[in-house]
Amino acid sequence: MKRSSQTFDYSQETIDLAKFAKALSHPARIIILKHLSNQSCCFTGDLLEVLPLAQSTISQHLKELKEAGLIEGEVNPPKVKYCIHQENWKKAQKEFQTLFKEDFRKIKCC
Amino acid sequence: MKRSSQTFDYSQETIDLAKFAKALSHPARIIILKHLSNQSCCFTGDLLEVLPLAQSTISQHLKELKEAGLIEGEVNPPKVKYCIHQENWKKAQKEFQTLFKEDFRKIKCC
DNA sequence: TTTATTAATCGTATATTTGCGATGAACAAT
DNA sequence: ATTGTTCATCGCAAATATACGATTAATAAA
Repeated sequence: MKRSSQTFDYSQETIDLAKFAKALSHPARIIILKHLSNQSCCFTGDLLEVLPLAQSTISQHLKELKEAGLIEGEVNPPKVKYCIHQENWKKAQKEFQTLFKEDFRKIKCC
Repeated sequence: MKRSSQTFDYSQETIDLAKFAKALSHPARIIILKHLSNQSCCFTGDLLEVLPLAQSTISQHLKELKEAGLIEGEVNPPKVKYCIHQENWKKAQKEFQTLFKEDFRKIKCC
């Protein structure tokens, strides 16, 4: 598969936004983020009661959220405490805001 | 592949948000949406100058955005005019806002 | 030292996404 | 009727995502 779009020069903002959106693109990960938003913090195990998924699957979702920068984990064996990565969370919030606020209604159409 | 999470009872809001996020999860689609936001409307062909992708690929991305409800196309053969689906666009905006506004900072952590 | 607890990672299977060229459909212009 | 324009769809290949069980790693408790 040729991947021309991956070498194309998308702006960093566009890449970041797509990355954040991808992290939010699965219901389980939204549940996790909502849970963290409400609870402030939680352990991986707590999520086993919230989601109908295997431990390994939840761990994978957490990894993706971590790689997207939306959460961070504090290792405290044998537990790991996760919470929202506040700085990046605000960054994501701002980038989504920017996308949606563009006033396309300047010129009426359709 | 077992897909337990797909039969699980996620809330409609969660499903909708994940769907919108998935639509936004590719840089090309973000470019398209930004273009539509600024231009109000455009034809498929216009995007060929904006994106380094084949016509068929762009058409596919447009289809996904349409299926996610974020854009709509007015067929006017041989051209098709695309624009933001304002109602759903606002709905998406609101749902992202809701996600991010949850004040997880109530309890300080990490 | 052995056992229990917690969570990450590995290996594997399947589904979905992304991309392209080729083709087809709809209409305008000739 | 033929040709040109525009765009969607089909068929394929490759990459990525999703899910699970099994295993491993790190530590506490016994």
